[in-house]
This record gives sequence, structure tokens and C-alpha cells, in this order.
Amino acid sequence: MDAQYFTNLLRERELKATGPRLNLLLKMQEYESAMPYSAIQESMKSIDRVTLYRTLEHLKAQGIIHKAYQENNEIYYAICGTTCKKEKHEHEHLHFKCTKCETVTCEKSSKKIKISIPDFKISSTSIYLEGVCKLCNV
Amino acid sequence: MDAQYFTNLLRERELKATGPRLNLLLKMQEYESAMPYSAIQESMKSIDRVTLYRTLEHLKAQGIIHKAYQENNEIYYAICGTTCKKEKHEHEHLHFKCTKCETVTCEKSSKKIKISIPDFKISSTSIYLEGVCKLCNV
DNA sequence: TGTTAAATGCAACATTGTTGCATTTAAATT
DNA sequence: AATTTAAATGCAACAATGTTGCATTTAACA
Repeated sequence: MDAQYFTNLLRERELKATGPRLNLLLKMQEYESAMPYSAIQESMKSIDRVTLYRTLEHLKAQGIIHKAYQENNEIYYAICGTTCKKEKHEHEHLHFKCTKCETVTCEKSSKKIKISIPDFKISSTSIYLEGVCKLCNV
Repeated sequence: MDAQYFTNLLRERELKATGPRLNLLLKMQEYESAMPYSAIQESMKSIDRVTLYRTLEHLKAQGIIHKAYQENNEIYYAICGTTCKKEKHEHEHLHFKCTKCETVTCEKSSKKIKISIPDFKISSTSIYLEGVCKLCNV
């Protein structure tokens, strides 16, 4: 996923491929795990705070990034997988925070998760986990 | 659960049974579902904003209330069930937001939820659901 | 190359989080 | 019932982020 890929993706989702947007996406990709807002802010110091705010909103609205985790007042953002479409987000994955290395990653459950509550209709599920990740779990 | 009950609970958890604390707990109880911060703020206008902030922190730290849900910048607080102890919170329950009546409630899954990720050690699980609640699902 | 809707930057304000400190108070002790 | 004291509260102040409006700039298209 390079600048060209993101340029195409942005245009597909009817967003102009501007400097700030490409920059943010490349930085998030470099970061590898879900990127906390403070780190995003830090790495995007050159652009206006409001532009960053609106950039995050737009990318989120178009299913290019998503809010992966939230801890206290720190929101972690991640680039959506290729299965996410503008219309339908595939967020059946889990969001995992490792208490050792403190990274937040998107994972898949080994089994399909089934949750039901009698007489309730469930339309969306968000699951946040904490523990020790594969790399730290030695 | 009346003022006396909360007075005892606070003392059990080594917190003084003060006006603001009892007030908050009674208001949250009246509210029945998980109470959004803005509503808490509104109903606690008479006390200082900082006191409210610290009151929420203390009650949370002692397992008397918990953060049930968070949407955008709105945090919903709920009174912990009687199974929650100071040392060990019983938050195996689910947090559900109804998209019709917009209330947030704590629910139980009809089956025990099992989540696992290969090579990961999971220590805590938070599940947030959206859909239509029992009362609205007619 | 020119046009235009979209994006950006700047100013301004709102909300919530957070700390320090002086004053007040709950509750234990005398 | 009065005294004592650690805890709780209120106030001031500042930080961080959210949010809007508007003038200027720019990506994308004709």
C-alpha cells in the first residue's frame, strides 16, 4: 500500500487525494499497529489541528480508517482492512490492547463469536480485549 | 437501594458518605439506565464541576459505578451490580445501546461468551452492542 | 488553462480533563 | 457534646480536544 494505492482509494471514496490525507494514511501505515491520537497529532504537526480533525472524520466516514480503541481520552485509529467497503464495514474483528507492549491491534477470533440476548435485536458488536499479545507472550 | 444503602456502601468502600456522592448515586438510580455524562452534569449543576469529576473517579475506583458505554465524547455511567466488589468487578455483562430509545443498559448474554485468539492471553473483555432493546422490539 | 466544488488554515469558542491549594466537613476520638 | 484530623469540596487556572464559520487555496475536471 503506497501513495498511489491511497490516492486511488481516496478517489474511489469520493475524497480528493490531498497532501494531508495521503500523509496521514502513510504515517498510519508505517505505525503498523493502531495509532493513538497523540502520536497522530505529533506526526502531523505541520498541518492545522482542525484539518487533522476533519481529515480523521472524513476518512472515518468513508470507511478508510476506523476507531480501533479508546482508553481514557486517547483514541486509537487504524486503517480499515481491504474487506471494508464504503457502504459496509467489516468490523467483525476484535480490537486488542497488549498490556506489555501497549500496542493496539485488530485481530480475528479463532471461532465465530455468537452473542444473543433474549428479545433483543443486535445489529452491531464491538469487542475490546486486553491481555498479552503473541509477540509479548513468550 | 435508598440513601441509607448508599451511605453504607460508601463507608464499606472507605469513602465518606457526603452530599454530592449520595446525590449522584440517587440520581443515577432514578435514571434507571446508564446515565450519559451530560445528563449527570445537568442534574448535578449545584456542585462544582471538579467535585463531580473527582466524585465519578472515586466511585469508579471503588467499584461503585462503572463506565458502561462511550459514544463520541459522551460517556455513560452505570451503578455496579451487587456482584461487583471493590477488589473484583463482575463485568462479564454486556453493554447495550438501543438505537430507538437511545438508552444504554447492562445485559446478560444468553450463553457464556468464549473468545480466543491463537497465542494471545486475554485478561479482560469489553463488549458493546447496538440494536433494538426488548421494550422497543415490538 | 480555466472553472468550481472541495479542502485547508485561521480565529474563535465550547466542553471536558486535570492539578494545586485554601477552606470546609464527615466521622472518629476524647 | 466538643475536638481533632484526614478527607472532601470549591475555586482558580490551565491543557487538550471538539466544533463551527469563513476566507483562501487547490485538486480534479472540462
